[in-house]
Amino acid sequence: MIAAQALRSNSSAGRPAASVNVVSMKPPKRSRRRIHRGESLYGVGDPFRVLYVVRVGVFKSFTVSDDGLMQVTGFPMVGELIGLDGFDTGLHQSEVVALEDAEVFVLPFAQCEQWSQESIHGQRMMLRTMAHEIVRSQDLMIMLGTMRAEQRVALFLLDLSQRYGRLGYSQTQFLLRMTRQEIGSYLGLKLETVSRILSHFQQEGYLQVQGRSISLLDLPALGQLSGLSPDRSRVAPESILDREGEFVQDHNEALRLRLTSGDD
Amino acid sequence: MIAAQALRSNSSAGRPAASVNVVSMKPPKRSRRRIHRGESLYGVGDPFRVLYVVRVGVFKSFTVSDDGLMQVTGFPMVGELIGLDGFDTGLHQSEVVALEDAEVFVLPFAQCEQWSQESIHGQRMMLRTMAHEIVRSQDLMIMLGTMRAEQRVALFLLDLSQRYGRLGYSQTQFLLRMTRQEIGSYLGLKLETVSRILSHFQQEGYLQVQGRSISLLDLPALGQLSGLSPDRSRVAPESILDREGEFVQDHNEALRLRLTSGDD
DNA sequence: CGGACGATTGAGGACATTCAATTCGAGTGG
DNA sequence: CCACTCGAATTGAATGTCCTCAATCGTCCG
Repeated sequence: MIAAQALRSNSSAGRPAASVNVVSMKPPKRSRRRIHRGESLYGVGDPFRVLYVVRVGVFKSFTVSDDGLMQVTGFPMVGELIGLDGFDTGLHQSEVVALEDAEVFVLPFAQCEQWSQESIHGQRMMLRTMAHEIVRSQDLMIMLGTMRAEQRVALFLLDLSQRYGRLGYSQTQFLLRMTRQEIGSYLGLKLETVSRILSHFQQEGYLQVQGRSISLLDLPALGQLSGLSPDRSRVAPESILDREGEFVQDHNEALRLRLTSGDD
Repeated sequence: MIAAQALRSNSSAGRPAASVNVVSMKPPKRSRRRIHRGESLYGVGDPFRVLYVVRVGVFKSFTVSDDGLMQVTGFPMVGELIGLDGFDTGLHQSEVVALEDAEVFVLPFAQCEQWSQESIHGQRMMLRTMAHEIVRSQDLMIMLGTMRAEQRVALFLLDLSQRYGRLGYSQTQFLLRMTRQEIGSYLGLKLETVSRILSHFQQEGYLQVQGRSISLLDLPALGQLSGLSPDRSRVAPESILDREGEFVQDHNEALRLRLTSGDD
């Protein structure tokens, strides 16, 4: 009954590099790229050549429909993958902008394909990463399709909380890197609605908000509002890259087990 | 300028296996499965072992949230792939039900992985199919997040029209295999709203509707309402399976052409 | 300090939902 | 063959949620 956890984080990140061991013959380090606040990683129609993994910072990805409407599709954070939207057609279908000064690993897609060919593990990482993106989209669709404004905002906050937590930051206090409008676009709401609901939550004592800084005071209450079951915390797949920017080569027992014997 | 660079690099990559032709030893035919109207292909929580490709019929896929709310995520038709939602976690995240008597190819996922390993073409098919699913989700998200009811319904009808057309059926006359409620769920609307809008469209002369049978009378008008630019037709990737249920091994200049010169 | 952008808050209105009453259609059994 | 039933679809009226418009305030940066 999981489904309703509408915001499975697209994160991975945060893994202690314990069991990771990198191949003997090291390929060159992935190149990095610095992005300034407000700068664009790529835009709609740009040719697809590389994937990115966030190293520092928070981004927003969004699409623009034919008639100019904008829809934010995600807020990729540290450890998360960016760029898959270009693979299908060879041209990027969305735009990605840094919400703060940031840095990414740059992965020529050809390398990913090669990696995927050379190792079963690499193949699974690639496929799984993409599959995860599909599931994440479905969750977002549930939210946009069936939930009310309060529920959406609560869910959004809890998702952020979880992701920050996984990165080792506070789960209850953080800065929103995005504007109300961007939040609204992501949630299918108008910025005023988002603002109103945040104020309302504050009035109820669920949280404290001042501009971009948020402090969650009553996680259980928010959880209840969001309508998700307390237990579940679906784990995102580990990142394709380790902290050094190398492909994660390790053969994770857990993963293999689940995939091969995998029925429950 | 296109995906080309990244995608084209097949030749000397990891595999000496020539460019194609692992075909010589043909694997056995894919098994098939018949599904009766209303029957379920799989449910939430079922273990993920196989993928399906629709051979006959129309399905609906949907997720159920903790509180019982349903969100339809798609209406897979002939030639389309079903089941990827289970790959990420190893358990299916959604349920798929036949809206009419149907038949599917059953593909053990292990075979897909193998196929993906053996041929560069297979790998690309797999990845591209998944990438396409991601893009499709994003489109749906735009719809759910930013569009008004009329726009959604118009878009839905045009999408159906296009898909039926591609299958060789009439683009302007077809039977809706799903109820108003299911359409509504898919579009993030209530069934009454869908019904009202269809009636309204009929009143305006855009279409004729009687129960499940629809006849589109003014495609341009619907296109305008939907907010699509006139040319815009997002092309789905060819199916993973051919009509016989065999993996599509190569053939085609078509794909390569599109990938290499594909932008313009 | 001033300007620009983001955020808050209020009032009124639009659009979709909810509730409710029929109608239609297919399938069943007398 | 015709009533009967059940689910689906249509349509109306009232309600509610969220949006639009607008004014104000706050904050960040020049």
